[in-house]
Amino acid sequence: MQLEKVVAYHKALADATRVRMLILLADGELNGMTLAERLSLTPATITHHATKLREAGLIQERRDKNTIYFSLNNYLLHAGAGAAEELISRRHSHSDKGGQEMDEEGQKLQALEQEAAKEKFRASVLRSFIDKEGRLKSIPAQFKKKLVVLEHLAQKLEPGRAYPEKEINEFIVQFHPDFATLRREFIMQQFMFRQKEVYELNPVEMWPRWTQLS
Amino acid sequence: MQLEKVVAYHKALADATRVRMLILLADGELNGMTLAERLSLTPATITHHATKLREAGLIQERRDKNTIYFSLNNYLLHAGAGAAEELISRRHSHSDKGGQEMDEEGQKLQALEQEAAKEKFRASVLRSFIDKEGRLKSIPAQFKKKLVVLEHLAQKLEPGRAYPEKEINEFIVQFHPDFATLRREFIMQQFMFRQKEVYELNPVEMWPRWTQLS
DNA sequence: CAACTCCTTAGCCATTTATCTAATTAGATA
DNA sequence: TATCTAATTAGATAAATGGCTAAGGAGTTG
Repeated sequence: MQLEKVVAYHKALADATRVRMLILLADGELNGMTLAERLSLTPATITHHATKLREAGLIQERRDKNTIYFSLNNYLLHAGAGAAEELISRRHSHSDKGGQEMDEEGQKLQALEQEAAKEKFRASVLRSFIDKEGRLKSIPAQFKKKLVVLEHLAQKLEPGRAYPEKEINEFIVQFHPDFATLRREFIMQQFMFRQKEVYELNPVEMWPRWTQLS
Repeated sequence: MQLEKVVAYHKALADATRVRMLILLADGELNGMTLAERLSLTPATITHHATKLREAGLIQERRDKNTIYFSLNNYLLHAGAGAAEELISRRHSHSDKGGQEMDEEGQKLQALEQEAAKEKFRASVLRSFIDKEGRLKSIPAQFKKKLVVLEHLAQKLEPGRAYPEKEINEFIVQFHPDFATLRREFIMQQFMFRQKEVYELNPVEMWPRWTQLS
């Protein structure tokens, strides 16, 4: 029952304090004490909320000496690579004409949630199509899901390296027997290009962005 | 502080019972008693949750004699007009090979949330750019927001009716003084077409779909 | 190892909330 | 009008949750 996970995710965002934390983190990582100050809460309370955000996969943390820095989950920030990223990430210009467009905060939230939704879709598709051994259970029929899976596999290839057809086939067979179809898909969907008999990964910028489909 | 609204929205989805209700409703409208039975809860409890879902704008209701039918918010269903709609709406084929693709439930949720996210974006943009009198405060610079606003205005025009340039100008001026720019945008963004000096609304299918932009 | 810093855990309290039962309202129908 | 049906409201209760304080790590630095 992955209903649980959905509910858990929304529970994580169903508290003003936690959302405020995310908004603060959208400007860059912060340590616990700072968060506590900014929100006028005790460090204990921050820990409490950080735990929930972490469980929902929304934040990450790293330790530097005694200090623990919290930040938004990397995937949420980099997965989209879309316009949303601009909104969320690192902007320090808090000076505007203070008029209408004042709800920058809302925009960030917007973006945050869009990213989270995408990531959840991605996770859900991979859960459905990839088994524990990492093998592809089947090739998704739905276009968007297919892209998710292809992207997933493409990420395992070395950028810049030239793969002879034989190697590509071997690579694919690790995950699915139908190497011919998948190899063709890699080309058709622009994950790779082919020169003579040699395959090479396209730069990530050329990969299709399933996040932009309905 | 529209943080409140965001939190309220997530609170609405932060309960398993409510999410189950939405899943049930995704197959079509249901009345309170039926929901109560299906979920093994009392009618009172259904009312309780329905109230929250309604406040979050996720469901609608209509009355027929003594019975009140709940359904997913129309906008959520029709706004997208995208693939998401397929997923959500009315599917009665619950027979599959029961294997991997078993989490249809998850897919619906997925879709639901995507739609809700879009609608929230739309609402947020309109809140920013439309004043209480319904006038346009300014023309959004961001493309996606601009589309939202144009769509909003275009909806107020009569489909199939031919508007002489003079009338279009008058129409637009009701909302914003810069009728020239907006009129041009309507054409450029394919909301309308022009024959000679006469403007007419394009069929909705031709309108741009901002929901598909990152 | 002693002292310091930052974070987490444990335990407590107040508030919110999911659910129920029982009483009430809204509307249809006889 | 009396009665029936479906939904809502009121009130109670138990559970979950946000916040605090105080004590306990974990890791650094003298």
